Amino acid sequence: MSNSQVSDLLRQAGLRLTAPRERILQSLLEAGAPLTQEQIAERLGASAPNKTTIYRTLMSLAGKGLVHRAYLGERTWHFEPAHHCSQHQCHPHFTCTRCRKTRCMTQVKAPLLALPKGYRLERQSIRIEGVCSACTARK
Amino acid sequence: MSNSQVSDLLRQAGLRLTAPRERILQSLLEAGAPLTQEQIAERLGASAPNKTTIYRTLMSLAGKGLVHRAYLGERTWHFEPAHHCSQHQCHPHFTCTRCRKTRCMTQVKAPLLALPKGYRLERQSIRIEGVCSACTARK
DNA sequence: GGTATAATTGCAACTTAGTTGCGTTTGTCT
DNA sequence: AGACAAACGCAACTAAGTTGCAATTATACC
Repeated sequence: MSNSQVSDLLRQAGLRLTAPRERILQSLLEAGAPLTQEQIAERLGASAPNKTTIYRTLMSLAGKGLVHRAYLGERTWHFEPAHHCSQHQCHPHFTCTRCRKTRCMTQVKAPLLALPKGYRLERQSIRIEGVCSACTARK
Repeated sequence: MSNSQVSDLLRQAGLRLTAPRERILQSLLEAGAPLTQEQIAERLGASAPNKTTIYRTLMSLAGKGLVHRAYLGERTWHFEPAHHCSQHQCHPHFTCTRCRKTRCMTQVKAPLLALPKGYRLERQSIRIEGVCSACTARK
C-alpha cells in the first residue's frame, strides 16, 4: 500500500499525520500476520519509534478501528490491520503447535453464532490451534 | 462436585493428591466462569497456596487435560475445568463490553471450521464480545 | 510563512503477571 | 516406617505493558 494511501487512512480516521503512525500502520499493512510491538520495532529497525510510542500508536489506531488486537493466547498482544475484517468478525487465526507460526485464515468463512435471547454480538473471533500444511508435509 | 470426586479426577490423571491441587481444582469446578490465578487465590482466602504453586498447579492440570486456558484477550490468563469440553473445542466465551463479565456459552453450539488441505485442526476456540442480557435489560 | 495550542513523542521509572532457583516438605510405593 | 521423587513456598527475577512529565511537532488560524 502506497504511502499516500496510508496517510489517507490516518486522515480519514481523524488522526494527525506523524512519522511513527505512518510507519507503524504501514508495517502492519505489509505484514501478512499479526505483529507484536517488538516485531514492529524490529521491522522498523534502528530508527523505530520508542516502545511507548508504538504501544500508544497501536492503541489509538485500534480506537479508530484501523487496527485490531488479535488474541493469540500468548502473553503478548498482537495487532493487525482491520481492513479485511467485516463489522462483526475478522478471519480466524491459525497457530501451528509445531512451528508456532500464526497465519490469518482469510479464506476460511465462519458463520456468526446465534446467541441466546437478550445477547447482542458485537465481535466474534476464532482461534485455531493445529498443525499447518508445512509441518504436516515435513512429517 | 464432592471432594472424593475431585480426588478421583486427580488420581485418574496420574497426579499426586495434594491439598493445593484439590482446592484449586475444586474452586474451578465450583466457579461457573474462567478464573485467574488471583481470583482463585481470593476464593481460597487467607490459607490459599502460594501464587507460584497456583500457577504450577494450573499448568500441571492443564498438561493432563483437566483444565483449559481460556484466552479472553486481557493480559491475564484464565483457567476453567475441561469437563464440559469436547476433544476439539470447548464452548464459546462471551464477554460483555459493558459489565466486563465473561460467561461460558455452553448452550451455543459451534461447528468446527473446515481448514484448507494439509491443515489439521487440534483445537478451536471462539470468543465473542457484545452486550449481555442483563446489560441489555438495564438499557 | 509565522505563531499559538493541543496532540504526540521519548525517556525513565514503575506496575503487573508470570517464572526460576533452591531448600524444605509431603505423597506414594514398598 | 523409610526412601525417594514430586510438589511446595519463598524470594528474587523477567517480560510486557503503563504512567508522568518535559520536549517536540502537526494543525488551525491569521
